[in-house]
Amino acid sequence: MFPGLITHIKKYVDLSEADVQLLSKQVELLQVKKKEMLLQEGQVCRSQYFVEKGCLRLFYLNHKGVEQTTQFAIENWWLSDYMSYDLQAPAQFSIQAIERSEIVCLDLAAQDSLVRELPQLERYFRLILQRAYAATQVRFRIHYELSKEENYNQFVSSFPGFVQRIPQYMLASYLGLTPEYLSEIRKKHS
Amino acid sequence: MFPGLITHIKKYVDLSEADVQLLSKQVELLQVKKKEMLLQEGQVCRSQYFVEKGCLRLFYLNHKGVEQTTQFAIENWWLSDYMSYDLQAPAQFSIQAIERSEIVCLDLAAQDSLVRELPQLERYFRLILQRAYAATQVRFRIHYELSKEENYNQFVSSFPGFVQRIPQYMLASYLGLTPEYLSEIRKKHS
DNA sequence: CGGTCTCTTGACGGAGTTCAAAGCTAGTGG
DNA sequence: CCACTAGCTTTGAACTCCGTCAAGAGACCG
Repeated sequence: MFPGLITHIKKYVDLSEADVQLLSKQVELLQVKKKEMLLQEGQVCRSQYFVEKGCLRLFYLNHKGVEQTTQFAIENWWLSDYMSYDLQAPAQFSIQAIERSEIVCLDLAAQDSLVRELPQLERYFRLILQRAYAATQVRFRIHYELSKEENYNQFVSSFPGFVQRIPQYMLASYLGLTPEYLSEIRKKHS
Repeated sequence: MFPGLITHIKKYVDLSEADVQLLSKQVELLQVKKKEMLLQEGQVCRSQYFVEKGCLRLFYLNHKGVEQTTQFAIENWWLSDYMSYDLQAPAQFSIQAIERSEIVCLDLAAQDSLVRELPQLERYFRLILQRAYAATQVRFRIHYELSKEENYNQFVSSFPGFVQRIPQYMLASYLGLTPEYLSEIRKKHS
């Protein structure tokens, strides 16, 4: 059903066959089409999403009405609007599939009973959140340190192949620059 | 010893008197002076730090040799170089007290045995990491959305009184602008 | 009170944005 | 499977926010 998630969990904690059965009852596998929305800004975010296959993005509508992408999630990453998920308050972000994707969906109530049934998952989620948080500390460092041009080059070499999977304007948005300027940078480096 | 931490934990999970005793054996209370360093860039980060009283900052030395502050931590916040802490690899950041502070220090091995003795702390750490991660998602949104000037105004009104506790140049650094430009902005708004 | 760190001021320069318009590409329906 | 169209990407010129540099004024600590 969702081999990626099982393998991922087993990297951090033990999981028996019986545990996998319990897990299967609490999560749902979604087949989503390109551009399909999993969460709309303003709604309450009821789930966390794990990418088995494909790619998601987190974005919001800025003051000019333009979509601003703030995060991508590829295979083996969890994504959610955590503030909305945590507080069950209206979301400040939308979540959308960039490609046709397979997504494991875990909602708040399910996660709650799941971590009670399988206490080692409490540990799993703690550890992956710690990793994710660590990654944002590094991301802030990069943001402060590099110029937009350097940031682009660093991104491209850090995630080879990924650039081909997403439209330029989304990458530009994520890197905090305009499509026009990104185009200029690309011209230089070719 | 550290009433702030106990109260903080009890907001998320139950904690008996006996539990508090166990906890006390695994953590250490540090009295640190203004400008005292808790972690030096390049060293392995062995602990997470909880601010009982005072204020810490996370920073690194940029390519020009200037200190770049990326995070502050005030009362009831945890702070660490999580990448270094997690992997026990050399830190990319330093941690320093901005004021005379009381800091609860929890190191990796202690945290490990602690969460085994008190499984509810596994949950506590998961929840506070989720909150912290949620906060960074919001912080990124602000970073993308606001101009430097707007960002400054937003920060001042979000944390009234805090601005007085730190030197201008640290705030400027955190907001990603120069002390000179911050000075100009402040002139406008007075 | 003296020296060092911090904050302010102003002139100048450049990285990156904005706007407008012309190519290009990919998804859609016939 | 092709043609059409909407949306994406590129180009270039003008502009602006903000950084850099240098110098002076203030503030804090020993």
